[in-house]
Amino acid sequence: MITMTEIAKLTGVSQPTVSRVLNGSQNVDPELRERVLACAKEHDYQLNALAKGLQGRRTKLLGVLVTDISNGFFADLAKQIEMEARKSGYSIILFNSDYNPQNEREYLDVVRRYRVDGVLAVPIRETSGEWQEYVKKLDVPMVMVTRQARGLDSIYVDHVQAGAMVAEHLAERGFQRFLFIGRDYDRKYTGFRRTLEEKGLGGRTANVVYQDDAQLNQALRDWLRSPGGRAGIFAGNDIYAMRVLDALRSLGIAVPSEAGVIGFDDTSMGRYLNPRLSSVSQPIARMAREAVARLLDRIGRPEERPPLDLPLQASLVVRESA
Amino acid sequence: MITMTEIAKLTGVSQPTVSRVLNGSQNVDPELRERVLACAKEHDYQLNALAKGLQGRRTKLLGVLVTDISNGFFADLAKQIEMEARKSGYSIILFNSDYNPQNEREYLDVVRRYRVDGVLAVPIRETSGEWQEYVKKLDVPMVMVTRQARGLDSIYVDHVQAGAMVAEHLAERGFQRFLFIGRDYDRKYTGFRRTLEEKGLGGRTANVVYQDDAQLNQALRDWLRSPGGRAGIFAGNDIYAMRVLDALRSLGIAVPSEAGVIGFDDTSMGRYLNPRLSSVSQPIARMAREAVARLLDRIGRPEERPPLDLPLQASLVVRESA
DNA sequence: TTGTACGCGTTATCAT
DNA sequence: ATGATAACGCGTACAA
Repeated sequence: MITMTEIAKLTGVSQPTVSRVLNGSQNVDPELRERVLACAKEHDYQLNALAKGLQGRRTKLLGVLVTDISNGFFADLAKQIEMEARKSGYSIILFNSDYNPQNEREYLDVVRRYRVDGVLAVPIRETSGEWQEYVKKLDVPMVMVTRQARGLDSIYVDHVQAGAMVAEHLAERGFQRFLFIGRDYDRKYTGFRRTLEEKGLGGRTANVVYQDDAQLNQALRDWLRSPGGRAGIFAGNDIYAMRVLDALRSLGIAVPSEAGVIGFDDTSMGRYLNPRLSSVSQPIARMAREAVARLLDRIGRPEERPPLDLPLQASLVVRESA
Repeated sequence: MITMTEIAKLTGVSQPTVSRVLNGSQNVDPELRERVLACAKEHDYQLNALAKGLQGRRTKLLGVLVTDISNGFFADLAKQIEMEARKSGYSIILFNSDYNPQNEREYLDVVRRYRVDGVLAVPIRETSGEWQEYVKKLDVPMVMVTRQARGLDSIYVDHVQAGAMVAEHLAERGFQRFLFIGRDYDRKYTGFRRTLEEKGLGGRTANVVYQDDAQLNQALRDWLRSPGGRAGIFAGNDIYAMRVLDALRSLGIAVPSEAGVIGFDDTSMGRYLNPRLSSVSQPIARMAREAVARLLDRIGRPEERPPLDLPLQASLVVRESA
């Protein structure tokens, strides 16, 4: 690939002059400009971004770290982020932690090696103090998306509130016992459980951790077998929700008359499922926009500033499943 | 971020010695090694990959260009590629063309600016001679995934054959008229239509281009209203298939007794749909593996070699929908 | 307006 | 075994 120096030789000018022309400086003889541009075009000159990044201050690279890109929600998020970043001339280095903290650490090292200007991250365990300590030492601007981490820029939907909202809805619709599919430290479960406890239904709520379909099936069967009335099930994400719907179907349990299901993320497929999935919708595009804006702002003005905590409203999209 | 030169100063050795230690050269005094490593660890040294890339011959960066990362199939593909590349120490710069050829061109420029070692691409219109010309001028190793482009390394499933397979299946199951959801230049349609024509059913097959749900609904309604017996519908991808299933449900048409549906990509959600979606499965992991292997091979041995044309077998996963 | 000189952080080559 | 030194391609300061 041709370089400025080579163009300089070919056109008989100095390399800095080529640089000036290519960067649109006005103080250049029109004739030289012409020659240089023609040569650059002919050889399809492309700036060496590594050289620029090495000597200059910006690489125009952003790291994006997600837990699972094959999850439609994160795929969508990544897409929006990419679109948004592109508007400012940024490119994306994508990483997938696969919910493995070791991968996460490695990636954060890689990202720094490439001297990315900043990172947008969906951390695995954002609440751990360890994570916050680690991030702060990184001295790379970093914004959490979809997750709240105290002391760090965070743009997210309030999972606690979302969980509470789901609990309200299920209780209101007459469900009598409640199940959350996911880990007990999930903030959604916190809000879900708390709200149900306030209603005196704490004893009737539990959670099941998803491992695989067979285990989910078994756990659901056991839980449903015990008496207790209509079951309101809140799934930690739409994928779990879809699997729960499937399990219920194979158990011969009618939805929503015998059991209701509410998902999380409002993945696009939700509206095509049978029954159509009720789900908590997150404003993906808005989160991406805000997060990129904040990150670019941090990059542009590196002064110390208090962390941004921007909780956004999730909304419950009620369809057929609950 | 600390550099080799700084470590050199702190430990009182020369910068090349630091380089040797950090790169694991054996010809280093154990005592110096110790000091250097300790210092590097203390300051959390991270190699400057830009400097290395600038000077050396490898950036350890791969470009990945897909048409739509929010499509579960491509998201999955990207994930597999990333996992595979990581095994060889490569990181991924992700691009989304969004089916816009202009984006595609821009991205290929960006990719070259960052001096990626190679590119894995799902081109928008791989058949156009323009594309092939362009790629050849790029002088960046490039492998097509999921698409066949003559004269370029291509790893893909044979869409013509896949379409034929679907036609066979639908005809065998007693469907009497046939619809393809997608563009008429889609190779799947080519194989689908050809096979049906061979069976004397050419007059009973048509295609509908998906634009939006309302239009799909209308088109389906019109097509189904005309007489002709059981309808076998082949959707260009699982997303379309899901929408078709939904449309059929709202039209009150029973699946698969009145109409059958077969998707494409065998997205993970397929097995949870109601009815479970029959779909053509592509060996994603295998494609990712082969493609990355081929690309790394090209990178490692840049000599001219004839292009690789590797068609893989798609398989029909028969579930409930057809 | 244009050119010379230098530095960014690394690897590689050559002495020592 | 270790240290000078050059080179990669760019932007920038300074000189002309």
